[in-house]
Amino acid sequence: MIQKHILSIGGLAQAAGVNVETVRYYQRVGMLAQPAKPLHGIRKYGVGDVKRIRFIKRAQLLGFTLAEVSELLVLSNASSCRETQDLAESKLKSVSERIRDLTKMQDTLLQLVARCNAADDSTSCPIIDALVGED
Amino acid sequence: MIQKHILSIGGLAQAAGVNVETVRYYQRVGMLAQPAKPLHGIRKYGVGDVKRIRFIKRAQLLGFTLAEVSELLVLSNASSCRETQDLAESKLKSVSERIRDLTKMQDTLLQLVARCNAADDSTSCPIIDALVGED
DNA sequence: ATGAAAGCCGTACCCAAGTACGGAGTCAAT
DNA sequence: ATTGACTCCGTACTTGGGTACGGCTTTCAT
Repeated sequence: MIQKHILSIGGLAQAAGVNVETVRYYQRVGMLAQPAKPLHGIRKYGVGDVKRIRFIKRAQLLGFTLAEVSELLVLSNASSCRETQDLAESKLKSVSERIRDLTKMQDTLLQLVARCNAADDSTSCPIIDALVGED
Repeated sequence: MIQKHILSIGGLAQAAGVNVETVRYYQRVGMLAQPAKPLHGIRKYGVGDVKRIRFIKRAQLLGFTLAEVSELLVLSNASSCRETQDLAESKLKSVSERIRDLTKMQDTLLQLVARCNAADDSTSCPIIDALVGED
């Protein structure tokens, strides 16, 4: 199905492990070039496109939004390590913050569940009580 | 501004610490009752409404979506501790999973940033290299 | 009594990251 | 030559949790 260097959009999508619609979406938002089309023909894609999509997907796995990935793509051309590092560090910060928030939730949930297990009086639920508040 | 038990929608919003539009939104999605209106007059809200909104906001802070909060609100009437606990435990699970995912990202980002700091050769950026792949 | 501030109501818009739809054209195999 | 699969293209829809707009009425303070 995958001819060496000349892929259809479907072949590209398959090679990159994404949906065809996703490819088209990346084109719409300007993250992926749309190759010229031979006037009522079918557009052809190359290995560079596959790599680009893989780059995007890897960056997403690190928590970068598509807007940020777009920046990274620009930086990857300039190979500007300084700015790339800045981006990574600010992402690191927001990821860490998110982890802190979630850990607070986790702690609270753990406590509440534990309180449920401890409570024998079925007159009220400690979780509901906590949500109702009126401390 | 806040008369004892009869609040306008603005008073309610203020008392509960949310936007007026949020109150209207909760009504739209059926989480908050819309009090009867005296035919071309102004709807009146009570303390129960304030409590309900506070309940919603507390539950959100624990990571529950509004759909889940709706369930919790039903359960709070039934005071069904068993089901409430189930909900909390499944939320706990998803929160923990999210933390695990984010921690992986954090680790990777930390490594990459460290590699940037270690590298002196400005010919390439370790972060970009990692995203490009072709290991 | 008059003008600003709220309330009412329906509708539309925002973000992110796609997914879905539908009509038309094109390509390859049988 | 017809079927079936794929492409092209524009547009609209999805989820979640609201926010914003705009025209109209009602209420409150002066």
